[in-house]
Amino acid sequence: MNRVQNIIEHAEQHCKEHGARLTNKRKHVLSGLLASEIALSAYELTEYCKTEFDEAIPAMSVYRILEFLEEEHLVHKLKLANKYVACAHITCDHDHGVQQFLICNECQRVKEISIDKSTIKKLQRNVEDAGFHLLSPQLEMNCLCERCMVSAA
Amino acid sequence: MNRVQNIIEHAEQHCKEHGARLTNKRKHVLSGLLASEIALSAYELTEYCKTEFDEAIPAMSVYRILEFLEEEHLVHKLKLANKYVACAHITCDHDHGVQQFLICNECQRVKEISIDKSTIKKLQRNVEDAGFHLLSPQLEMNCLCERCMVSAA
DNA sequence: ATTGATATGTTATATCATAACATTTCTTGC
DNA sequence: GCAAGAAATGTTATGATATAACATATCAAT
Repeated sequence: MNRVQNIIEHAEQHCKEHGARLTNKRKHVLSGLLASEIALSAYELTEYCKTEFDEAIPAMSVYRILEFLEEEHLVHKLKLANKYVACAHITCDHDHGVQQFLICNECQRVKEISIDKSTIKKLQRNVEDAGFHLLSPQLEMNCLCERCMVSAA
Repeated sequence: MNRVQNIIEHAEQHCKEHGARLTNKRKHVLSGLLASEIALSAYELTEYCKTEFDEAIPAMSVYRILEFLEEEHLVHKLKLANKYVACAHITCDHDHGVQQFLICNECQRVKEISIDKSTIKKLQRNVEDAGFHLLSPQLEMNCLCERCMVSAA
């Protein structure tokens, strides 16, 4: 079984555990994100399903499916890019805390990392000192990935 | 002279110093942002100019004006909100380093803060360790402002 | 006053996203 | 198996943000 299928199985199991249904269309959208190295838009995902599975899922449905997948913590929405990525930890059974997203401005490649707790704490304190409350330390950062750094040089 | 006019004067001086022109329309757009407590979209700014100055600046022009104001470091674009804010440091003559933006998810109020250098350094190291390069530590963070925290409680 | 540069206007269109309502598919109790 | 309700998906329309391409107007310097 290949990597994507394996993750899909995990995801399906995860959904079943609380009575959610990972339908075929939802699987297809998720597998589009899993197969992609870069973040994708809802419209790009309809394209993917069309070419890969010959299945015409309208954009409206893709948005709903993405919403479902987000609620299941299988997908993250990147507000900075208005695009979506699969969660990098679907097959981890342990809780994996809050993630940060490094988004390559050139190629949309995304890396999901964990910034150490103390740094996050300090950040949070800075924010509180300013009288604001950080809703979620799930930061998104404008970056360049390794490949694009090399090709830019 | 009121606060907004005072800042506009500073901005004009700043532009003049390197031969850039702060035209009336540019002033109007900038003053819209200066007068606002919250981040505004380009379309909201055309509205503002229409009602406040009875001047119909088409959205296309507002985008160009915002681009100009960004290049002059008079305005920041918030990618997280797809909106714009005036720089909080137009009247400071000293260099004020890299800023972070706290965006209230409820009311779009924005606070521009400076996170201490050591925290930024640590963040940057985390990113580099992941093989990415932080393009700019100008973070944007989803927050709740004081007022909205109170009214939510 | 002319000319070239800069700024702004106009029109069309791309892209991301949601609202409202209709239809299909699934599930569950009978 | 089937009826009824719930869940998922389809359809249509539209809103919001943004950019491209080209036309016109305004400014600045000679």
